[in-house]
Amino acid sequence: MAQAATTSTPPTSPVVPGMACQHGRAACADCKVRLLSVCAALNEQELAEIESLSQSCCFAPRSALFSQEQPADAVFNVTEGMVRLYKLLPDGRRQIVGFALPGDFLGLALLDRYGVSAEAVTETRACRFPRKTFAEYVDEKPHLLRRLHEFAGHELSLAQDQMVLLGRRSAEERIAAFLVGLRERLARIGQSSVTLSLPMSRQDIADFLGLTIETVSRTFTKLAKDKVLLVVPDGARIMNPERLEAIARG
Amino acid sequence: MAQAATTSTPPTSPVVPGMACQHGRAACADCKVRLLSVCAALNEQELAEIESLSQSCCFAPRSALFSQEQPADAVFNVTEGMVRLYKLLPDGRRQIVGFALPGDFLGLALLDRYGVSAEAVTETRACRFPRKTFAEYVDEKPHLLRRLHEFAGHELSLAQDQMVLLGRRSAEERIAAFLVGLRERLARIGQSSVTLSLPMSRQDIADFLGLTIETVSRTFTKLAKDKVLLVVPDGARIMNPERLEAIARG
DNA sequence: GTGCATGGTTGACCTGCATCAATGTCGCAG
DNA sequence: CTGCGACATTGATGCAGGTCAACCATGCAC
Repeated sequence: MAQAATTSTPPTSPVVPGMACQHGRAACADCKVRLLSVCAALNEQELAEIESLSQSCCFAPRSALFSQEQPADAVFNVTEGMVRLYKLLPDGRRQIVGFALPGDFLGLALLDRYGVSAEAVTETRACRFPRKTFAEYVDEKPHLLRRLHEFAGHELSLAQDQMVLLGRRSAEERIAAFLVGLRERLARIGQSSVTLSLPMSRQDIADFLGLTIETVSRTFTKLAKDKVLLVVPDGARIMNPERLEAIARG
Repeated sequence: MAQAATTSTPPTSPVVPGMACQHGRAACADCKVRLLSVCAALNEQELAEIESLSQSCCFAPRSALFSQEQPADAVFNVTEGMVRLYKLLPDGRRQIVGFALPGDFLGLALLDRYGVSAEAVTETRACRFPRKTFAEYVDEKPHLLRRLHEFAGHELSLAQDQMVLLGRRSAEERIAAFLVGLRERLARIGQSSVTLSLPMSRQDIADFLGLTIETVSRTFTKLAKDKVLLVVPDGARIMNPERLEAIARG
């Protein structure tokens, strides 16, 4: 369980090996609440209030935050690491519907049951808000609810973009769009670096893009041959951003 | 502009030919506001209030309710007919992200710009709420906002299901899931009938399922050969619901 | 009636990606 | 060190679904 961590962000706040824990454990006490995404809608006092509602918690790679169809008893705000969100078909086929990064909310729809399963990709930290407490707090703060609703709208928009990708685009376009999108998201949360880190496995990428690991691998190789990017262990160095973006937008 | 209408629901409230109009026109005066989906969250007085904020309006087949990237100046609640929601790629490839039926909301995210384009499939009626007015009203009714938020969560869930379909399922499974899903939605709004009406074109179905018209057509033929359904003009008669559902769930 | 446009079906063929299989690499256990 | 398991790459082959093309049915204009 405790092993040298392959962190998603080597330079910033490396995860200490052996800290893997579940919510409420003592080792989590120092996790900092970072309500990155909604803080704009809250003043200092409210931020402190909502912070007091949360428990910090950590997840080792591969551990589940929650599973599809489970009663949705908590909302999460990822503060560090990466989470994959996926659905399974009865025969085991998997579709990853998204990767959550620091600042992202999970379970925000406040529905009775989780619609997807969530699993830590890397060592991950998150704030956990018991759903009831969170819902009660939100119900008293319309401007916060309004902001959450805008968030949901934004997520829906991303899901629709992904539908275009899955329904109408070639393998190369999918890979390019994936890399460009990930780079933009990392940049937005201040994690841009020379090499784009790809902590998820080829299988994860394939299951996100509706491809197979072999096609993902071959496409990376092809893009490398075309001098668009350079595949490195756990990441990629984008050599020709313009070209990559051109492929990404179709 | 005015032509004999191919209605989505032949038996119930046929659309009178020649009534095609844009919002605000006199011919729309008799459109009834049906806030099917949210009315559970509103009492009689509130229902009257919100009704007074809306204009009824009609759309002829192929006419646009709004376009992607346009300023989102209105929210719509479809009351009759069918609307396709889609995104276009620069080269013209189209992905339909959903079909809106009576009771469905459009533009509910209350974002600044529409994320998709919306076009009437059949003669369509809708309630139009100016966005500013709607947003102001909603901001004063937290329980309504809460309900809208749940709605958005439900839509996100549907979008994720569609991602699974587009990323991981065969043509036959897509068609089956599409028919089963449509039948369930029609049943929920009381439009179930012996033959499932399919007012949208083959191209629409193809662009929704990430296929080509030829594959859609062939798959219908195959399902007909297998005695699962019977394709009729503008619709399908499901002969073997159990089998169809089995295919649909994978 | 003819001519034309639109939409759907069917067949023949092609190809992009999946499948199957072999091989390489790394990290870890013993 | 050897052996093993997880993961990635690469090649050979297959096939589901795309592409191209012919054809038919319907509806409308004239």
